[in-house]
Amino acid sequence: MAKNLVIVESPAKAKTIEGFLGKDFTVKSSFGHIRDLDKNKLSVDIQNDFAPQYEISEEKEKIIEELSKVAQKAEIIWLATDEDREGEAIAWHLYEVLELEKERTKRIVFHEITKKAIQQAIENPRFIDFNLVDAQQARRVLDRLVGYELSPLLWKKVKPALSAGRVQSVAVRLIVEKEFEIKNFKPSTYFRVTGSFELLNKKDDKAQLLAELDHRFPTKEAALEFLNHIMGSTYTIKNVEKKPGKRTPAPPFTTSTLQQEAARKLGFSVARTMMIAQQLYEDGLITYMRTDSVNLSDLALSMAKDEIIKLYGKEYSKTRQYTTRTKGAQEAHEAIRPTNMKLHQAGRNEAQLKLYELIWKRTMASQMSDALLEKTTIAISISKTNRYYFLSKGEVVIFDGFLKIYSESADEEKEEMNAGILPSVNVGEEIKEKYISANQKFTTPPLRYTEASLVKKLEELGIGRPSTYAPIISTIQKREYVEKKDHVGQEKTALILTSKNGKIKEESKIEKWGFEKGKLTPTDIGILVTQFLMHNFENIMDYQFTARVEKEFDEIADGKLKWNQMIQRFYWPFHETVVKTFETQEKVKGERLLGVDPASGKKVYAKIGRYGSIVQLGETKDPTGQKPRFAGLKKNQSIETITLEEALSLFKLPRTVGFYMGKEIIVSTGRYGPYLLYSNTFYSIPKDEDPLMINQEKAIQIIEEKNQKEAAKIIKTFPERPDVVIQNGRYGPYIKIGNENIPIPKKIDPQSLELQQCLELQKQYLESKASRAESEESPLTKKKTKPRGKK
DNA sequence: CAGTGAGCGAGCTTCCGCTTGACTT
Repeated sequence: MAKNLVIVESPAKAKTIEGFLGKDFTVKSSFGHIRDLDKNKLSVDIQNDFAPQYEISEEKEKIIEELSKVAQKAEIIWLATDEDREGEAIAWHLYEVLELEKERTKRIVFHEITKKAIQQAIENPRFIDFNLVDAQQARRVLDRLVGYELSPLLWKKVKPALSAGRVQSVAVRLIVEKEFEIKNFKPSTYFRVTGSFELLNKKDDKAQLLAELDHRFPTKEAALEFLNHIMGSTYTIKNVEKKPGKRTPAPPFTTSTLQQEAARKLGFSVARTMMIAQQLYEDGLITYMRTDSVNLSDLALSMAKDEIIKLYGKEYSKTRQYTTRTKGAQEAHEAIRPTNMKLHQAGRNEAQLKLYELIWKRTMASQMSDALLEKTTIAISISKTNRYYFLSKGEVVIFDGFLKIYSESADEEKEEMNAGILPSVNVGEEIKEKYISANQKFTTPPLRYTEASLVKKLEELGIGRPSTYAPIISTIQKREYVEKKDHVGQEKTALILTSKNGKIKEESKIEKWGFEKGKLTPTDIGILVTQFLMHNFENIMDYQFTARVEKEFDEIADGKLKWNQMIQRFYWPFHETVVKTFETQEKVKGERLLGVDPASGKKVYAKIGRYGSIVQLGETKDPTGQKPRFAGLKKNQSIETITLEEALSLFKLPRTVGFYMGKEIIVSTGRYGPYLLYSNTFYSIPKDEDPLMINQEKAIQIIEEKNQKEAAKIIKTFPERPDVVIQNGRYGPYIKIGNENIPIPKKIDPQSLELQQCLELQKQYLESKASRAESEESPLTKKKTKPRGKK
């Protein structure tokens, strides 16, 4: 057994480090935090100075056991968790849980995983920084108090199973406010004038000049007046201006910028980017993928330099060290970069290859020279006016520098007329008009957030951490506060006025306006909850709230403030508001009166029901005792925008569409969309079918198709026991007995199974399940913690 | 994953940040 035990957070990191240290060192990993507050209760003792009650979750038991075994035999335990608040806390929890003695515990930190950095760390140990630990405890307790007091308030006042928190509620607010900005946006229109000219002294294709007038006109009349006014003008080169320019590469990737670029360039979702990056990291191809630092190690800098010089030459190399300016960055790691810059391609599938290439290029580019440009502006004078000029702008790359391999993408494409090379012209030279045209344009509303642009915004506000960006996006969608949605926008008619050969021609063109695909859009419930929280908890919903508490966490870390004192100051006014809201706020329903149903004379409302947005026909408290009718909204409808007519058509369901083999077919719509009910079985209606339009023929087709698919799944049935069926499922063949599913071991051919064997397998399966459940109840485990992951 | 919605009342839901496999019908 080795004399030294080093504990880091990630197992992949442990593996790498073990190689750097001699055989006297064993390196193990804590797999992140080893204990936390029990998620089934508040676990903060408010009366006792907010003492947190920590608990080791079931999945961490094994890790602790293992670490404890090795720690007991080691002479020195090196706590090498990340150098930030969370890392310090993990070190402290390890110290406590493993019951380490101070004399044989050393705390070390390193920012990069190189032999040199680690040896240096070993030579400069310290002890646990309890102020930093306290800052983490304050962060943890604050988040728990906010989350676990606000969420129940929402269950009571809005809808069960909702949630609120310091981070997620502000993320939803951003999306809700963007939606209102767009809703309230009043587009204005303007006319942009462009001219196309020919050079008289040259006769090749390049003898053309495209230019834009340095003025835009607000109305069609003004544009027409101008076109008429300048008709018959001569055009002369007034001025040629050449200015040098340069472009500088973007810094290497952090989690947030990687997510943004992978979304823009590769179309990856934030979660997919992180999953693929994790795979690359585990294969040792890239450095750690959850980081807010743009720092590169000396080793990385020199590797990049060598590679750039080798590939492109000395003039392309420029060593740069970037500084992190992100709010609240903790810089426990390097930027995301390839571990070996000489490796130009890596990955085991296409997605990995693409992401690796992106990271390699970005890292290389960050160490390359600026691109040098020449910007040329040609001004053209108009003989019949001296108020305005036409300007032609061109940009030529003189030295490509980093642009040779990489240029960053933007969310919004700028509307500019930048030609590449402009023809050479002389001042005073006359040029010939081909045509002048005025194109109508509309100002566009702000763009809705994508996953990646939301991450960018959150990072700017200092809200959330690299490890939580992807989970935040998943949470706010799981709670149905926001959804990804396409927006068709509007079609607008844009005028084109073209002046050519002394005549003005008027044409029009249909333009799509406000069209967006797959953008984060608030739901009714998201809007309602945001308004509720804004009204009652303005402080927590403030975009600066996190920044303010972070400042106090820093003070705690500096030893200038006691953590429970900070929580004390925050908690009591907050808690009072929670109590007051519980007592005084009415339940929020978001009810909107749509009008009166002409058939029944009853009122129609849209509001939030227990399971989402609904429309209601009639009163809930009707004096005659009549009950109202309800119907759920369709996917693309919302309380805000639904019309009376649309609401009334929702009440047309359920209805009988016809009969099939003597039995009735009913069409209706439920929690998971429209369905057919036939012979006590549900049949989902395909998305592209309108449930109101479905006829008997179509319904029978849907029923038949599903029945055939079901039949194809069945491998074997037993006439004597109709409840026992052998089927093919997503995870291979299984036996269905009543409502129970029993997997069939791979070595058994499902076709060969007899009824008796099926029942035997069931018995075995239930026994092994029972014994597994028993082993879960180890004496150390208090509560079962569900593993995180898929739905 | 199941096909509701009032209102009653049982019992349930929930936070943010660190980190990976185990497990699905």
